[in-house]
Amino acid sequence: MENRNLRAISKKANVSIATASRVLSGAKTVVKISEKTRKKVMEAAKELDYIPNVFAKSLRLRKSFTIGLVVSNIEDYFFGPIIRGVERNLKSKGYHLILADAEDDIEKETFCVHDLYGRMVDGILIAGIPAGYEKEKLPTNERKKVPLICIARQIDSHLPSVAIDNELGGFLATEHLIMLGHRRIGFLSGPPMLPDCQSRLAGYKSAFKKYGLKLDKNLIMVKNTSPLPETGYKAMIEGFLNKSIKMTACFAYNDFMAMGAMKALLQKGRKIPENFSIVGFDDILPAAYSTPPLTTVRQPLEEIGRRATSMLLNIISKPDSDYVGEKLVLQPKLIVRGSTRKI
Amino acid sequence: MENRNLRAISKKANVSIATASRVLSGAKTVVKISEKTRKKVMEAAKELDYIPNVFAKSLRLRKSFTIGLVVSNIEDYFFGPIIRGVERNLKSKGYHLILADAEDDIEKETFCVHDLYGRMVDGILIAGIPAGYEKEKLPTNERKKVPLICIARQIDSHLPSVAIDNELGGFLATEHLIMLGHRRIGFLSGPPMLPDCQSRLAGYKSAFKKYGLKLDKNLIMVKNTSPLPETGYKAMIEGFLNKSIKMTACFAYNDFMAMGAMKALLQKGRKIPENFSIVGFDDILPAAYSTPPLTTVRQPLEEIGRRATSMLLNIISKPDSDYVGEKLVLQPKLIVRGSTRKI
DNA sequence: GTGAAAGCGCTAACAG
DNA sequence: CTGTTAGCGCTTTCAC
Repeated sequence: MENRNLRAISKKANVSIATASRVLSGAKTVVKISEKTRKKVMEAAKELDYIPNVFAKSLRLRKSFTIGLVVSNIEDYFFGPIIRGVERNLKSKGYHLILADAEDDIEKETFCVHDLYGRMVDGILIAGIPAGYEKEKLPTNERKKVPLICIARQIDSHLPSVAIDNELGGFLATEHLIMLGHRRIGFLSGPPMLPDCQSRLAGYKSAFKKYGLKLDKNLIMVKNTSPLPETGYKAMIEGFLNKSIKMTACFAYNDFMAMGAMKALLQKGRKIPENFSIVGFDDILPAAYSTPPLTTVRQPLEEIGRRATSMLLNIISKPDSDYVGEKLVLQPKLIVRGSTRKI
Repeated sequence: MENRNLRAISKKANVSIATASRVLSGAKTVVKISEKTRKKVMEAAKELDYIPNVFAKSLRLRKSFTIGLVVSNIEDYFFGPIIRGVERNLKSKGYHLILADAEDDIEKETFCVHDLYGRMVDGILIAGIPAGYEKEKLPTNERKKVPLICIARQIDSHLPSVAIDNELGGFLATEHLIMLGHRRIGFLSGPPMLPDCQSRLAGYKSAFKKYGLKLDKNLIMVKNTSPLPETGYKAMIEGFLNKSIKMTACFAYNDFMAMGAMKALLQKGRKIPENFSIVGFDDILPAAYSTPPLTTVRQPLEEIGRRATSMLLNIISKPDSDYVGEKLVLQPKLIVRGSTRKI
C-alpha cells in the first residue's frame, strides 16, 4: 500500500522490474514487448495509481526535465506574457518551470542563477537582467554546461539571446512623432545601464539624425530606478515639468513609465494628445486601456518566451551543437492609438 | 574532474563518504565532528566547487524542497505580488517554486495539479481557481497527502485557504458610493461562478440592504469571460450603455474590469468622476495611474502570498497536524482616489 | 569521532 | 522478448 513503485507493479503483474520500467517509461526503448505483458503491466500500474518517481529518474538519467526562469521583477506586467509563452511551450514537452524573481536586484539575480544550478535544471532562461549587472558577475554556464539564454534584453556577451530589435523600436517610435510634426521630442529613459534602454536611445538618436533634428541633452529625462510607473512619474516632473524646457512629445522607455508620465502631465494641466504626445514601449495589457489609449511599440512577448524556450530545448537536446552567441532578433511593431497627434 | 560528488570530496579529504555527508548536509546530525576533519572536508568541497545533488537527496529523504504554485492566469497582474510573496518566503527557507499557469481553464488547472503531484512537490498553492471549477474535479490531496492551500479565492470546501474577506470588500466599495449620494449603483460582475465574485456581490447586496436601497437586476452587468479589461469594456457597453438604464456609479469585480469599463464610459462621452463614479477591486499597480486614478478596495496581495506560504510550510513540517479547513481571512481596505465623487 | 554498507526508485547494459 | 544486476549520489543505522 505504501510503495507505489516499479517493484510493486512488477510483483502485481508477475514480471520483472525491468519489464515494468520498459513499459512505463515511455517510447524510447527499441525493445519490443508483447502485448500481453504490456497490458498486464499497464493494468497493474493503473490499479496502483502509479506515479513514477522523478527523483530516481533524474538521478539515473542526469536530467531534471526542468528549466529555470529568472525574471528581473515579477511585478512588471511585461513578464506575464513571456512567462506564459515559456510555460506553454515547456508544458507541451513534459518539462517543468522553476520560477525565480530577482526583485530588480543584481545580487539576487546572481544568487538565483547559482541556486538554479544547484537545482540541476537542464537549462536557464534569464528574462530582463536587472540594471547594474556586470558581465563578470553573471554566472556563466561554463562550469555546469547548463545552457543559458537571455530573453528580451540582449546582453552584448557570448550568451545566446532572443529579443526584438530595440534600436529599430526606438527609431519607429521617434519617427512616428517626427512624422506628426514634433521637433522637440523627449526621451523618458529607463535605467541607462540597461542594454535595451541604450538601444532604444540609439534608435531615438538615429531618427533625429535621419530627419536632421538636433539632439539636446535637456530632452532626455532620467531617473535611475526600476522602470515602473512611479519612476516615469517622477522623471517627467523632475526632468521636464519643473524646468522650463520646450517639449511637445516624448518617447518613453516602456509603457509603465509612460503611464506614470501621463499622470504627471495631466496633473500639471497638460492634455494628451492635444498638448503633448507620448509613445510607450512593449504594449502591455493596460496600454490599450489608459486614457487616452497609449500609442506604443509592441513586442511579441509571448512569442519571445516561446521561441526562447524552443531554442533552449533545442540546445539541451543537442548539447554539442555550437550555439554560443546565437541570437534571435524579432521585429517590433508600432501600434498607433490615441496618445499621439499632429502638432 | 567529472564527478563533483561526495565520493570525490571524501577521497580528496581522506575521510569516508559518510563523514563528508555529515559535514556538508547541514546541521541536522547530532553527531559531533572534530574541527580538523570538518575543515578538511569544507576545503575539499570548496576546491571542487561542490554542489549537492538534489535528486539523490530528495530520493533518499522523500522530500523535494519544492512547492507548486498554480495561478489561474499569469497575464492577470493580480498574481504578480502574490507570486512575489510566495517566492520570497520560499527562497528564504531553501525551497523552490514550480510555477504552473492554468490559463483560466479548469481542465488545465486539473492537469497542472496532477502534474505537480508527479513532480513530488511537498505542497501546492492554488491561486485563483478558474471559473467553472467543480469541487469534485479539483484533485484532492488525499491520495498523496500533499497539502494544498487555496489563495485569494476561498473555496467552500474542506481545503484550507488564505484570502481577504471579499464580502466585506464588496460592502465597503458599495457603501462608499452610497455615502457619496449614489443610489443607482451597478455591479460590474466577474464570472458569476467565481466564489469571490459571489462574495463581493453579497457585500454589494448587504450594503443595499443596510441603507435601504432597492436591488435591481438591471444594475448587474455580467459577461462571463476572464475578468480582464476587455470583459469589463464589453459588459459595460452591453449591460448599461446600450440600454436605457439609469445608473450613476458602479462597483467593479476588479481593477482590470474597471479599467475596461472606464474606457467604454469615456468613449460614450461620460466623464469620470463628474458623470459617473466607479470603484475597482484589488489595487493592482496601474490602478493608481489610470485617468482618473481608480478608487478601489485593496487586497494585501504580497502578504496573502507570504502567509499562505508560511501556512503551507508549517503544515509540511507537521504532517500530522489537523489543518483541514483552516482558513486565514485578511482585511481589505478602501483606497479612495479620483474615480468617485459626490453626486 | 569515524567508517562500512544498505537502500531510496529508476534505467540500461548484458544475458539468456 | 524478458530477467538479472549494477549503479546514479545521498543519508543513515550500526559497528568500531
